[in-house]
Amino acid sequence: MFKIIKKSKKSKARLGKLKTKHGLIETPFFMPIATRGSVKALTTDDLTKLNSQIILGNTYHLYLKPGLSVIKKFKGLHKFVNWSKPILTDSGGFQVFSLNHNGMVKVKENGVTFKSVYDGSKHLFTPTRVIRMQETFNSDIMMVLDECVKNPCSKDTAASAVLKSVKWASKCKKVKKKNKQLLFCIVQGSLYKDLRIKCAQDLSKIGFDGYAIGGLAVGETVKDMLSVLDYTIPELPEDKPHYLMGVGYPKQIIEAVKRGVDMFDCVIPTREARHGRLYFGNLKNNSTININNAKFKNALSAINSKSNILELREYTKGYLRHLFSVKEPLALRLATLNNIEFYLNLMKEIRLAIKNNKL
RNA sequence: GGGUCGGUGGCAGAGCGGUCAAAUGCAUUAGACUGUAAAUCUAACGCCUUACGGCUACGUAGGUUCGAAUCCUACCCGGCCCA
Repeated sequence: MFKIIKKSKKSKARLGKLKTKHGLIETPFFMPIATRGSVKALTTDDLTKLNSQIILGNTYHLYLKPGLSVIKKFKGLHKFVNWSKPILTDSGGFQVFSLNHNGMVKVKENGVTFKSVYDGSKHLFTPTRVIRMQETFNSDIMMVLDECVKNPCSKDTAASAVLKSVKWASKCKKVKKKNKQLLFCIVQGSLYKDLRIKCAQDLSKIGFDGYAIGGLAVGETVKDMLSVLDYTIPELPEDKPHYLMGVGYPKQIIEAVKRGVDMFDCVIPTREARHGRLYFGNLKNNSTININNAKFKNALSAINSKSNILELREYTKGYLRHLFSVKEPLALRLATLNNIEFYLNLMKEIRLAIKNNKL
């Protein structure tokens, strides 16, 4: 399922191939986020042109809307969203906890109850249910249900979340159908070294197709985040993919790859695109601009002269700024195309750098 | 010509004697965004000053008052109605 092709001589970075139902993915890779079945502002054809290897969907949102019965009619997410390459679905654990605006989330032994953000209706997510849902989605990679704690978080709370997350992960594995869908677990433990290590070891003993590290990039310093990677990843099976959930900025991705991370997802490129922040450059030299800034009002230069996307080479920055200023939907599409292209190129360069022992 | 209503900051539009450099929205100018309820959120936004503070302002000119965007008078401008 996962094959390491090359290990960097310079760091713990690895180059690999992950085999899924819908094809091979070269690692390390980045997953554009299609929470509700769409990478906001893009079509799947756009994603194909951008060479996206995989996209990420979310159980929480897709379960609430359109609902499982619809996805079932379409025989899975792939047909529903018109994407034939791999899809990873998050379990919804993170959303249940992060969308807990009115304290309606209750963690129980067997799962977690919460109120829908759409209509306030009550729901229960259990390890079994979350797996069944993702089986209905027929996603290539399923995530286990985990309990996410806030940052900062007391050690007792973190310890109890770890205990529950491991137990739920084990249950997820047990109830999972014997099919070709991959199941990834999630290491929790906040910023407590012993908890992270224990969690990683316990999950490793159970055995999963891949290992995610969750509960990071939630307000801790980058230094703390990297330090968690430093002591957690060595406890995970080396021959399985490592996935750092929700991260991050280009620099953070690069640092994480050097520590042995193979997979990433993050809303940054898409969300910031919609807010006018554009990413440019390459692995070694990159920067951002805020296209809304007055200085771009008369900018005659192309949005991105080095882009492989025709529109980004032909439309100007001044025009893009105008589209943002008058709230034309085209602005979102152009900016998102630009940022996803940047992120996917970054990953491509990272792979090349590992191959050449330059990272 | 007569009557009537009104003229407020870039725009729209509150305020109708003090707590008003003046609500609110838009525009403008910046910033934030990390397993997406996010085309969202935050801040600044008369002039001078890092700030304290000072100065000039609610059509124009006078006046009443301790104090006026708010009251009075004249004038200018606009809408509507009548001739």
